Amino acid sequence: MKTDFKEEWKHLNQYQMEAVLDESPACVVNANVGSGKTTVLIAKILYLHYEKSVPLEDMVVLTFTNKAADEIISRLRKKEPGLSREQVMGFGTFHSAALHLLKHQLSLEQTGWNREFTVISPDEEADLAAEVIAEQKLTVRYKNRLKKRLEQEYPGYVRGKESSRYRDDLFRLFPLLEEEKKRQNKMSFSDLLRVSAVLLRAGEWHPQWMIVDEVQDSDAQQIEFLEALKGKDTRLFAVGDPNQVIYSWRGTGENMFYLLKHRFAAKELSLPVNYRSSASILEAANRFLQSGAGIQSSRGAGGKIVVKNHYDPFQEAEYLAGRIRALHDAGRAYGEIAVFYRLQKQAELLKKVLERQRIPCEVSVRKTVRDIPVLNWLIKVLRFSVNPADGQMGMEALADPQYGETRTRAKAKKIIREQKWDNVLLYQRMLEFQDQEAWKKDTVPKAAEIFAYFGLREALHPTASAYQEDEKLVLRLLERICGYSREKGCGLIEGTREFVNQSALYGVNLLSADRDMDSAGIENFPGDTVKLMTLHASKGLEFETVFLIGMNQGLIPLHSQSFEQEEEERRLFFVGITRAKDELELSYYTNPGEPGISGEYSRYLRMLPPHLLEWEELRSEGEKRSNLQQLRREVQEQIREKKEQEQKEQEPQKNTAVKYARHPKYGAGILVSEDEMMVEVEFEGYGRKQFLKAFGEVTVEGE
DNA sequence: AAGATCTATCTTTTT
DNA sequence: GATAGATCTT
Repeated sequence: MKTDFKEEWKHLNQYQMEAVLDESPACVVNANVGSGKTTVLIAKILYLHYEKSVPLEDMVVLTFTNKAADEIISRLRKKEPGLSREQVMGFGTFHSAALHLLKHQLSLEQTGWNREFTVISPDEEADLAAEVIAEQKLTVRYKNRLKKRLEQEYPGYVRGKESSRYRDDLFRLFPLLEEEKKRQNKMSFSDLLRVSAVLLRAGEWHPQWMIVDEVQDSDAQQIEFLEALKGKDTRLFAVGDPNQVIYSWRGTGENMFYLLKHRFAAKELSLPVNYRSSASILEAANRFLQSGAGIQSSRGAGGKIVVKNHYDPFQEAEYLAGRIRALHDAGRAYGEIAVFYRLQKQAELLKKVLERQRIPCEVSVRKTVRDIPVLNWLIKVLRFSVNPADGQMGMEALADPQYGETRTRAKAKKIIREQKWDNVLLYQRMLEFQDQEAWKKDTVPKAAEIFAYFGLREALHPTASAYQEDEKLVLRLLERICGYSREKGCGLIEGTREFVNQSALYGVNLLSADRDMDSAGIENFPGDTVKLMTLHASKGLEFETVFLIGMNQGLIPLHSQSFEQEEEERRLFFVGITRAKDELELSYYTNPGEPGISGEYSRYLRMLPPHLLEWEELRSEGEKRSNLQQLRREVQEQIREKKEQEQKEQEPQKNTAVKYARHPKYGAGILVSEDEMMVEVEFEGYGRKQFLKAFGEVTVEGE
């Protein structure tokens, strides 16, 4: 099937066209905000594919986040519905591309890992490191910050630095940790990129084209991966915006856009025309542009930018509820309205008030299987089943305080070390999982069969109050794994292995179907709701109406200690206001009610051209005010209660050492909660029971 | 075991 | 520039 390109591309402007047609060995496109970056990327891929007959399989299309990868694939699929999964194998994040190469393209033989490896998250790597430290009796300082230290100091170690800045055993840990990861056949995120780069340099495989999105967000390791991926005839096409670097505090060094350009001696093109925002909004945004000649507008002036002053965050929220309702009544969809703020904690009050006023709204938070305890445990079980070398995982699956065998960590470790599996059904089933002949083939069982195989009914404790819900969640996840395996035609065991690896890299969004099959709509929240999010989370999105709240000195920009950070705050504000298509409203409060935040408005407001702004003071009438007072009390009470509850929920989890209790009739059980009066204990086969301490029937023991 | 000293965190969060 | 937490010192 051949697309008519004249028809297809007549909507591209000359700059976009030039980028699409460019065939330099390396080209970086400096894409201004809202300039049709993704459109160009898609057009480029289609152009190469249909006009230049480059098979999609010979392109590697790399993004920084999964969300971006999903969007590209789904937009491509809209143009080309017949797109198969195999064709877009090389499309994804740097990490998923590396994973794919290691699994299918490169030969791992000499690395110490083998093809059945599983991927571990930074948390899991830190856990493993802690084990190694304990076993080898290493002295490593600041163990509570181990995860961070591993991440921060590893590059120094690789570059051949002598020792850690704290003069401890951390640099001795690194090689030992690597040994252990090889022994357990597990790779960390950075291993994926590092090892695949090493193998790629040996020249085994190179694509015809490397296409990179949001290149300003990549880090040194990712640039290195690109260099390794590039063969003699590989061409590079990268798109990015140096003005939208808002994550450099995460370790992304200085402007990667120009670094990449320099490293690949790339030609630089630009996309100067913005198609999103009104001219007024763009004129404001231009004041905050840090590099480039300025954004060209393609739309009319639009209304002024409204600046509002509120008494405090509460009244601001009240006002927003009313304003949003009015907008909605005037025909604006809730989904086209967003409220941005600098700090996550500003969301709570806002959400409460909006909900109270019956405004449908959603706070942007990513929920994955890891946030749901029972699924987090199930993933551990599956990870060990699919990779029995992973003793760490096996131990954690057996030692979970809530699910399964609920043994102590020491006992679980012993079982695994001695491989004593008589009497431990779950352990036995995990070990034998890979030997199930039927599941090796392409026959995929029903979720219920796997449920029964692992004895999950017992493991989830049928008497527990959460059982119904847990069972449903577990079956749903198993169902998805079956579906995934079936679709791949690879049998359950291989399918499960791939699934757990993916879940380490993507997290699993439970609400959505398979990401490759139905990715439209994942990136946004479903339904017509007002979106509440941090400025950081707003990147890449657009809305007709944007409210940016808390424009107070000390909040926007947030108190920052260095010049670089101050620059980043400015870019963050730039990103925020350029999300708005038609209406932008900025507000601050005279009474922030938080120490460190002043009642003065942000100096950023003074940096905007005055003729674009419309200042409005808001005064509250007496009657409305008394109404407010009561609402305020109620909402504050609710928030306080919620906080207390959260604290309660967290406490037992923090207490990782499981406490056991003994009762003359019910035997040994697990301590659920305890206060001055009562103890609550969960007994196998009896469920949860509460006892008065005064009766003294129950004795609580340590480990 | 108390007291002194060092270190990171204030915020944002992806793979 | 204050504070919590870990570690070192005595």
